[in-house]
Amino acid sequence: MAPWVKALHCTSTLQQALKLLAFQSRFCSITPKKHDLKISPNPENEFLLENLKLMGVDVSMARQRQPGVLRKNFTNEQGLAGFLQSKGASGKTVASVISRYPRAITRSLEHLEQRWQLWRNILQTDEEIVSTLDRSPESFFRSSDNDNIEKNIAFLSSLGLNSQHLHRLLASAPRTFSNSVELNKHRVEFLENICTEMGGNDPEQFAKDFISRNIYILIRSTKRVKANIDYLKASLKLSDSVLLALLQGPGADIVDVSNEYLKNNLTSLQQKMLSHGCRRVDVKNFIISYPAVLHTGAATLSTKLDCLLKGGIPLQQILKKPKVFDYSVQNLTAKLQELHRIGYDFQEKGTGILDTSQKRFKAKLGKLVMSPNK
DNA sequence: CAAACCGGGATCTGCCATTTAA
DNA sequence: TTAAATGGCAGATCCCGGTTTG
Repeated sequence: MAPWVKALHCTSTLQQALKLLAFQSRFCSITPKKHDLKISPNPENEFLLENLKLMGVDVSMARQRQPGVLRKNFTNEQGLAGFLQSKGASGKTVASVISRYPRAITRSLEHLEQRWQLWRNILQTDEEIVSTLDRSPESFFRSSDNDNIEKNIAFLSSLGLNSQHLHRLLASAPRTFSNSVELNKHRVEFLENICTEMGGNDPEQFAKDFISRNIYILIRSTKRVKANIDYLKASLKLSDSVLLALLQGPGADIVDVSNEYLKNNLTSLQQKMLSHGCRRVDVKNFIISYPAVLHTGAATLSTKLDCLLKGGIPLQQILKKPKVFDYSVQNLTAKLQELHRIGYDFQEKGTGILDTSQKRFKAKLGKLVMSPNK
């Protein structure tokens, strides 16, 4: 539909009427004919553009993301800016938020106030909300449905998640709360079904445990999670009970990586271990004991393993203390160098010393130097 | 007492496609 | 028809220290 026709439909104010006139006089010297109207795009709101530029908004970024917003006649950028600044946000934050999620300027003050209160039910301070929103404006502004947020809070609470859980959820995975409550319910049911299908007897508890262990789970598609679970089960030949325990425990957060990534990491680790003389069952047991290892990309993991082997630690010993994989190659290299210098014997003393914070490591090292036989 | 266990903090958003609403 | 709302995707660990155990 041509813009002026549309305008006629909704012309109810003087401003719009004036805009229409300006538009027509710019593009149409005579009464326009149908066929040449189709090519005229809705113009952007020049006044709005100026306003945004003055606020420091990256207009071209905004245009690229949500072009429609820049064509709107009525927006609330000033209200939004005033509101956010009253909550402690800087002008820079406001500009950045609008640049990244322009639709934010279409929200009314009442709406913003209401939403803020909902978030404040969960996050304790305005600063926390500001920093979350600055990190992910989309999570805060994408939905205009405040009722839905309330329903989500009620729903998540009904699962037995307490205020600390909700806090972690909103601070770390804010998108959970802009999901429609139906989607969240669907995803929780999906988790409960997984439990039931695998012979678990308390699906509600399972879902709750799962969510508190993996706060990102509700922003993952069930398709992805299902594919990962199926893949783990098939490739490691896991029994239902082992898989269930894994998912309810330390394996909860490996299911949300992308399918390809999981597959790559697992096959590459398997290959590497097999090439070092491990059996398939060793690979399986290792992954069960420390599923987080699959979070590490194939290349990084391989480098890390080589670094440990080169440091003179037998593979069997490495596998017994998988937590060392938690640390970066740099961290491990530095520790290995120090230990090498004092002639530390891993065969005899194990690798536990690598799995500590810098502070504890230094303390331990100091004691070793003082009394080397300890 | 030291080692082992365990969980939390940081950060995990920003883009695209499809569906729905106006 | 346009814009809004919503769902889904790829991306790719490391470190610390409180508490429990031995």
